[in-house]
Amino acid sequence: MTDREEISTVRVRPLRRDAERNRQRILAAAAEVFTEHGLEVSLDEVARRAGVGVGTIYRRFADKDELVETLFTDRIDEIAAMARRAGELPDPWTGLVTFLEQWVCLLAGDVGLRQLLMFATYGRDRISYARHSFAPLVGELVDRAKASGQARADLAPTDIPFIVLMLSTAAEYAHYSRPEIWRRYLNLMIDGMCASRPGTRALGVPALVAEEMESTMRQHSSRRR
Amino acid sequence: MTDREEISTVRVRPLRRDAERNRQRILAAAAEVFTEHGLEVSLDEVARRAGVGVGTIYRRFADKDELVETLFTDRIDEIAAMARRAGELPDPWTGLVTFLEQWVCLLAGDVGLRQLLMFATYGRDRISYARHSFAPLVGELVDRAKASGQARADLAPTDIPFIVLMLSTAAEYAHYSRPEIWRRYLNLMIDGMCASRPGTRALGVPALVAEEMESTMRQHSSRRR
Amino acid sequence: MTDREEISTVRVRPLRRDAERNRQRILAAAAEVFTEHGLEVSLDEVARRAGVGVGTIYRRFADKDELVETLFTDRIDEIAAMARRAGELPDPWTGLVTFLEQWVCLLAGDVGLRQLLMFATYGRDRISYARHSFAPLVGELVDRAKASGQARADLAPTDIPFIVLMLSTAAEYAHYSRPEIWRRYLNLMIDGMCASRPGTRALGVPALVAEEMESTMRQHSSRRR
Amino acid sequence: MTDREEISTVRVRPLRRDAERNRQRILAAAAEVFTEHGLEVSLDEVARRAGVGVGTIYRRFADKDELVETLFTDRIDEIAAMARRAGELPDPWTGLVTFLEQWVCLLAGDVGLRQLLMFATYGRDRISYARHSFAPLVGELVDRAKASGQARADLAPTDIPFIVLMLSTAAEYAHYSRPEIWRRYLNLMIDGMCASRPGTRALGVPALVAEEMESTMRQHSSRRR
DNA sequence: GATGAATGAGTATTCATTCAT
DNA sequence: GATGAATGAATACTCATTCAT
Repeated sequence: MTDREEISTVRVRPLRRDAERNRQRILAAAAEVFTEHGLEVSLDEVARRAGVGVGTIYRRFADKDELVETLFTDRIDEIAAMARRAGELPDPWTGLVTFLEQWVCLLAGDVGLRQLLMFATYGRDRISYARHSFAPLVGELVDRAKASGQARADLAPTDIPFIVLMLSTAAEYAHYSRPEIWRRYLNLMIDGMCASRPGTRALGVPALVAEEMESTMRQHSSRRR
Repeated sequence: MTDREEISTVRVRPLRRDAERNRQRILAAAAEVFTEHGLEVSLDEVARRAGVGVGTIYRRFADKDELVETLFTDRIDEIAAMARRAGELPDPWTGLVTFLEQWVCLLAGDVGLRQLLMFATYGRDRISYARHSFAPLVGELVDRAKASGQARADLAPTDIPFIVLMLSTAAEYAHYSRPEIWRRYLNLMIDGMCASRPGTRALGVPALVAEEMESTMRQHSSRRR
Repeated sequence: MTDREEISTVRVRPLRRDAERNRQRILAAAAEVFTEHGLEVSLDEVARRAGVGVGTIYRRFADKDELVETLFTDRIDEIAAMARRAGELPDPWTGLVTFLEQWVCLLAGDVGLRQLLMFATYGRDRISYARHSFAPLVGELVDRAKASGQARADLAPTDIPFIVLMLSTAAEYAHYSRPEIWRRYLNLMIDGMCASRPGTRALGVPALVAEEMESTMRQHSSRRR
Repeated sequence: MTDREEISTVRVRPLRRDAERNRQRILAAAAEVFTEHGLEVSLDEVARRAGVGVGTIYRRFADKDELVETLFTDRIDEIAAMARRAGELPDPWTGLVTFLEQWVCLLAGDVGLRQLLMFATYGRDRISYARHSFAPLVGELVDRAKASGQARADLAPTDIPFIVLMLSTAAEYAHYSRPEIWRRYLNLMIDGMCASRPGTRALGVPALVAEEMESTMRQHSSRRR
């Protein structure tokens, strides 16, 4: 087993202490600039901020995509954690709404994470994998809210990421003028999501099923760069 | 008055036949790639697709911005026209909803047009002017729908472009898998927008006033993604 | 004898009236912009100002060089005329000084003409020919001034164009701040040029002879563009 | 303190051996072409001659201006050094004349350096600073020569750069035919500059004061030839 | 292991010149 | 004869990625 294989598949030995420190520095610097300025920031800039040479980045990460992937896998895992915690709230509707809010909150102002979710150009398999991880959790939140009669019956699990995407777009758009504006539209959405009241419109188009959502995310790969 | 004369303010005579053909080829090629892949596509690529030299593009258009401008001014004017027609519908609510639907429909799948509306980076005066032109029209549609008691009282004119932005984001996202999915969320939104029914939530954050919307659009100028 | 030959060698028939008018317009426009902004101005710009198509310029002039050549041949002829008139002044020294002053005056502020004299890049044979035409006249002015005992004995005819070049350089340099400054250095030069007084230094390096001056002018051809 | 450290203000460690070698190659290639052909030579051409990729130039120098700056700062500093040394010569007149000669000698045949002094277009702060640095030194040389009664009373400090400009123009002009011809005109000038003798002409136009000289240099910024 | 030097294709834009209309 | 449309090589500068030190 060569050193390369360790890197690209599963590492068996832990990194040397200094190597690990550099890896963390890189991740921290990348997190900072990608969050603030988006994924177009050059790796030279990331290296500069991390206080390492750009070669060091390439030693730890095969390419820019892998760095992005690694970086955001954690954040996507964090989304799953939020979903889990929301699922433990006693009231199903509160759980769903809380999760929605927290997710958008995470994306609002995280330019890089939004780009990653919108444009699968960056990041690859592991992102896809991480995205999988919370899909069932979201499904559960939605199902519970529907079962309790609080969410409208035609709400689907895949609606949630779409709604988050939409709200975070509004957030980014108003980032410098009214960063909280997305809450206005979250409330609007929630009014639309809650159980049928007289006059509620049919949603018309069926939601995507999980597999479609998956492939939709992938199809953005051909864009950009 | 021909279409050509409208576009170039100083030109008095129509272009020569071959020049006009090339101009149309350029516009067609640009429309295609900007619509499909966004405004980052290079002019070399546009020229290649149009089957002309890049210099030919620069003969007809001062720079990339002007090409973009020329290409999209019509589409933005079309939005104003849609708003006007919607305002003439007998039912105010139908007018508002119809306009929303048409606007999103125009943006769905037009990557370039969305970028142009989101990022003032591209395009210049005429685009900016065109953007202005429909703001009051939208205001009227909203006001009428509220006056008729059909739209919720706290809906604001600037909510409309935000909603369109959000829906078109969903549309773009699902462009290759379910291009019509935005209609689902349009219906959801409409349910949220209609007049208060028992249990309606306050929107919490106030909407942007027109001037804020204006400056918000401008603040994206430095981005370019 | 083809039409081409007429153009490139000696035209036998006069131009049609309208063609001649266009030719004059082109020359006038070119004179204006080359004088004001130098020879880098594009032919499109010249054509625009002349109110003709750029193709018309190429119909009358083989290329940019020929236009420049034609344009400045006249001005160089004008220098010869000035030399002739100066030669008719009763006092030889006054004649020489007057000529110097007029020549510099012509060049000061004529950016194009200076470029042409400094950088033989532009313009070709006919310029060279025109330059020839006044060399003997200048020689005579210098000789007379020396013969009268007013100019220093080691002053040479080829010193004059060098002095003019130098003074016009000063003129161009101070064009926007003190356009007349060259007169200051003209006076300084004249003090240096006048007949030996006690303490006059030998000039050390011999002046160029006429043929050297000729080839010097040509050697600038390899520069620029 | 190495030469390298002087040049790049932030760099603490010397460049790697290979990098330094390339840097020197770039500087050598640039020096050669800028000196011979002027500052319009493209960086692609410089890179080609240096045997490196154009990116390598941009790794060492932020842009073309910085390369030019780096290249010519030393030469401009050398002028100040020459002025200083000339000021230490016992005879004031000899000091002034020596300085004049050395300065022109430096510029003669260095097309790039002349452009840099004539057109503030190229180079930036450090060049501008360097230009400043020798103005007072020149002033002193002139003042001493006047005080000693050797230079004419109406000679001004700003006359010196003008004279240098003029002489170096002559030098450049005769570069390939008689590169030393400028010495002839230097001697002529010196005869004009020395203290009034019977019949000396008034200079007529007042010299520029230091501030005017300054702004004159700046006004060439928009040219670029 | 770490560094940062080197690469070169890619971007928007200009202009002398040719040639179809 | 006149027009102006078309061309494309050239310019300064960027950045993901590779590889010598």
